[in-house]
Amino acid sequence: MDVKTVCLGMLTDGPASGYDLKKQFESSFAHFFAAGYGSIYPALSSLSASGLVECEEVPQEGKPDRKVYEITDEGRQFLLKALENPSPCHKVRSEFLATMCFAHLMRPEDIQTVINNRLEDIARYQEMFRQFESEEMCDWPEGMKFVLGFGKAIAGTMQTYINENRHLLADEPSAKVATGQ
Amino acid sequence: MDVKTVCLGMLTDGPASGYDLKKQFESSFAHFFAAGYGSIYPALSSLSASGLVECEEVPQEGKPDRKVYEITDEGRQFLLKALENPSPCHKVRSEFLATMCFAHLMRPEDIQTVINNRLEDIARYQEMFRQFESEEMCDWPEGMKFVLGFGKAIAGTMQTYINENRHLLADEPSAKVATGQ
DNA sequence: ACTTTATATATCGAATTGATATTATGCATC
DNA sequence: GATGCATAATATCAATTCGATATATAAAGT
Repeated sequence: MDVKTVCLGMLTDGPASGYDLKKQFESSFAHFFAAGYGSIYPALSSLSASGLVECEEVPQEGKPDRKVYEITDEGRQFLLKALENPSPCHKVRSEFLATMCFAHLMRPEDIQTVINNRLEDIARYQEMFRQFESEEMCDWPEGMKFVLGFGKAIAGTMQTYINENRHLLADEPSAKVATGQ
Repeated sequence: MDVKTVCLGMLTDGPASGYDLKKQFESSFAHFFAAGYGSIYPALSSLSASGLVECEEVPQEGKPDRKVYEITDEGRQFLLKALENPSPCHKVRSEFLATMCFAHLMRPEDIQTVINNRLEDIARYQEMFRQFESEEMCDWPEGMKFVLGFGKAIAGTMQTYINENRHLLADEPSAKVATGQ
């Protein structure tokens, strides 16, 4: 399941441009599948070349033509086949955790900064989840609700874990001594 | 913080070969920063070319020479600079969640299979975390313990969330009707 | 006897990232 | 009335990373 396939999936919801898809990658998909223009536009070109989507160019004034893509029957078939993969993976690439692995090489104040920034990032996601819940979520398919709930649950756990364990990393010597005996 | 920098960090623990580092990427780092030979060997070559590590070739019988890399003072300085990034990112790329977004296009039995496989994967991680806790963890730096605890907490949340919400995706029609009235 | 696992390196095409470029409108702000 | 920023929209490119494959041997399990 690469960017191409996810774009194809998004297009089952109706025709859209690369720009439209990017907005979806930045909002509802952001917490588990981010993609930039450098992935999206080549993906759409390739899908178009394989006949899995069709492109209609809509002229506009002042702006570049809008290229609106629509999934074809062949594209739908291809997507269904792709969804049959019984073991889709779930990968994390965390520079944050990698940094924390080497916390013993860092200055305590820098550790604190990194942690605070991470907490802010998490808070931003939580705000987003809250917004989704209050607005548009009613007409989303169940799968989408499941995925959003998943993200929300993980964000909550990360927040709690970091708050409850940050002292392990940035222990003032006094605290260490006090706990030691 | 790319693969190069993480390799450099791992080498602060003592000299090691690419093969050794790969084992670490497969065990204690697997849940948040996986890397394959295709990334590790070029990373070590590049680090060597920049003088951030030094390479000693150790001849062996039957097997290729072991190339043991050791971090240099310049490498240590470079690592400390890299660790000063105040906002290291934390990214997820989940083909599992992407698949679940399109669950309404899938057959219920396929959804079940995907979920069961994901739960097995999580269980494998949990087994790994348990092993780490019982064995070697005592002499790890605090940062490493923090990171392992983080992974364990996330795995637990994923497991619970999936078990408590899988019915949303694979509702037999009967259950739906029963709940509906 | 056969197959898998472990030791060890290396490479290559394909996919992805992150940054940058282009062009135009509209909306604040100074 | 000018300057700058956000939004709309596409596109490209170098650098990085992924996943698979190749090579070679020994040990250990079936």
